Amino acid sequence: MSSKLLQPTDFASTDTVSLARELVGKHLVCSYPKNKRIAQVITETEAYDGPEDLACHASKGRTARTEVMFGPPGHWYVYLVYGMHEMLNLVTGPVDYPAAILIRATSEISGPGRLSKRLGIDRRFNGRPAAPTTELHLEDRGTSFADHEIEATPRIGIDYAGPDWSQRPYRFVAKKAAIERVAADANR
DNA sequence: GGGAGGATGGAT
DNA sequence: TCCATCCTCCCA
Repeated sequence: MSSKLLQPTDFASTDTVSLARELVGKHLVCSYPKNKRIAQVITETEAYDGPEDLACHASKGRTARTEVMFGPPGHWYVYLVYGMHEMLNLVTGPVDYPAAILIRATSEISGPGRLSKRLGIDRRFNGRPAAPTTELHLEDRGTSFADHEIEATPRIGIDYAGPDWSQRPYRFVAKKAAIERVAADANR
């Protein structure tokens, strides 16, 4: 099967929500020694879109933590939440446009905290480029989900962002049946 | 320097 | 429903 290596510049669009939708179905590829080589299909994402988005960390301004989100696209933004879970995000949009996509699950791992733990991802990855030559990158291996196979829902755990932002359908989840279909295709 | 709260997940 | 656990950010 053909595999297209995704470059940081592929995430330069300011249309964070569309990018989040498109990221579902792409492969997350880890190639560092600890895990040998692992490639899993991304099945759930959330968009955090710019300074106006009250659920986006960058809406509170530019700080040491959020600095990476203001940087160039296609870089990893990894932070700790609840004192124990590392969240893996991909920075999107041009420089000075603070936006990112939270990768919440793959076909084999449910939950953003578990995902990073299982793959050995922590804040050491913060600020690194998601380039094909690095230890953690993205590939398009031809997997695709039809629109009806992906559900758009409000994001998780951000009620503090107020009724407008907390209810926007910025979370994209592949349906269970679709994930099983993709898994079956992969075993052929 | 102190304190409140958080883009979760596992146990109860 | 509870809470482990600690970083981030605001306020003093």
